[in-house]
Amino acid sequence: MKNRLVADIFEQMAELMEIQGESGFRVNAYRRAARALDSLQEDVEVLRREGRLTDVPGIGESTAQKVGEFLDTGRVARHQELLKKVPAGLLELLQVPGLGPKSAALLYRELKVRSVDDLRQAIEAGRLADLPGMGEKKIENLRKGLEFRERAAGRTPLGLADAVVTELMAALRRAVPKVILSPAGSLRRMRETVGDLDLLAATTRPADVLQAFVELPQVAEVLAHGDTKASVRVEHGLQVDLRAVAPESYGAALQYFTGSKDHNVRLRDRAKRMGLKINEYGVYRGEKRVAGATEEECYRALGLPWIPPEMREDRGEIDLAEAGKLPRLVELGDIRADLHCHTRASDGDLTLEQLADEALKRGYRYAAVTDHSVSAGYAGGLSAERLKVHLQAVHAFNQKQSKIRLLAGTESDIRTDGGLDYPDELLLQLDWVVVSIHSAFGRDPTGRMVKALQHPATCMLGHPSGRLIGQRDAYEVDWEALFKAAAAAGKAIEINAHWRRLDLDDLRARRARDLGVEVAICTDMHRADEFDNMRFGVGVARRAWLTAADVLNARPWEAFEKWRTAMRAKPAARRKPRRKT
DNA sequence: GCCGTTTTCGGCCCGACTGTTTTCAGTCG
Repeated sequence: MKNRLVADIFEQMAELMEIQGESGFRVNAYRRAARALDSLQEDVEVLRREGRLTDVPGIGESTAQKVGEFLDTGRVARHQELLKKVPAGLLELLQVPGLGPKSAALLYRELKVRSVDDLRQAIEAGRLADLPGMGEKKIENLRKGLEFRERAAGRTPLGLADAVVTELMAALRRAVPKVILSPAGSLRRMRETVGDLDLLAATTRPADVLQAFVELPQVAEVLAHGDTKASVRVEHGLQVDLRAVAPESYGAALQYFTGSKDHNVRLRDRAKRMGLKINEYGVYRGEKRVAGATEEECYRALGLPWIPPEMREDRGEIDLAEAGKLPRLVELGDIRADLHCHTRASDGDLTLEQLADEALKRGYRYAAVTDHSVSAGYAGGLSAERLKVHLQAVHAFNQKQSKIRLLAGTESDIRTDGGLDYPDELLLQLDWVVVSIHSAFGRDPTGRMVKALQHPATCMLGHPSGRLIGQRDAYEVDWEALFKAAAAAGKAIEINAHWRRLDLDDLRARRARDLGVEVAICTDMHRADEFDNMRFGVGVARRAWLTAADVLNARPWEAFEKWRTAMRAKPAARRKPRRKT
């Protein structure tokens, strides 16, 4: 699929046009087109072939024509023209906090600054001071922005941001006991990475709360401190914004700062059509506030039920809400098992007993023991002989207690030929077989995963994209082919709940579900505390609009066991033939 | 450049904060 490629070009065109000083509305139109393409479920080439490009909201005649141009020639003439006028290095200047398109254009025009390096030199040589509107503090801010950019390149993974926000909220509550606090922004929407952290406080004494906030020991630097808002940088370089609002505006503010921006733009538009105005202080009819204290009443004022934060991405949730068809999204409390767990037998920390205890603490009724296989030598993968012993130990454990059911399993490497790591008769003796790629990512991952899914012993595909957020990109996978193969074979695919993986991601999890694939949310835990990553996986599932019924390990043991037995018994010959793609 | 309960032209979300300004531009979310 070339959706992402075209989206990237449109996004870049928007930035280039912004530097050129083109109409903000046109710039926004390109941004919107880029987002539309990026979150499109269908292949842009198919849409184009069928003449349906302009059916996509945000794609009009002009952008559709440019999509076609890219698909035919691999480039977009207008994009090339823009690149000729604006050096590409200016685009990275926009990544420097505090530096926007106007300043980038000014720096280029007046000082011939074409890159981040040029900017650094210009600052050091004191050349910025000659520019209009460039005072001492602005220059100092740019210097700090450059430093930050070097230290923290980009966004923070959800799991790290979550830990920071939990600590900050606890500290602020100790300092100001009565304050009501909530995370907002992309963290509350459970996006896989977070740019800045947004915190919201409901209080009748905003000045006190903001003062206490900027004085927290975790704060490394205060970036801004006003009457209603303060921004700080904490140790790890992460920026945290705190907004303080009156209790009667708390719901409106929570809604407003949770976003997403696109969701809010749409709500605002809706409010306007209803003769209302919505901002961070409430929903207004004329001067009169008609809602604001809770999110529920704000949505209700707009004729909508409350929409879960994870759905607020302008992917059709408002229409769904209006029609009264919002799904009841899966919740952490619905999860009854973890189907991907490591023990001390390979590279985990826990014994079987400890694993069972930790699972019970989280309310689980069953769990799969899936230690690494032979090929994973680096992770203490089990030989066939050791696996047999391990299998006996799990069965023995089940015999002696009845509080939780452990499934004897493995996480088998998918070898380069698509084969699994143990003899078939041993694999078939296991209750639960997870298959995953751990090496040779470049060697036909799709073909290998499809073949592994078709193995009669296989139950679930683990971390199917192989990405490590912020560290390693996903391997090249033909997702449609993979999902269709999994659906045809009746096998499950994992949403790996570790915050470094979160893989399947939200859009792919939704697509998998739509194609009839069983989806399971598993932590791949190696230590006791990693069980708690489950909430991040549930966040992805909620972003994918999954209900409890869509999640394999949200089923009670009996229902799960029924599914598992049927799946294992399904003879290869009676499976639906896989469509060639 | 897109789009339509404002419908083929004329809007397009809106407020806070900072810094360099004396009334506002730029940036951010």
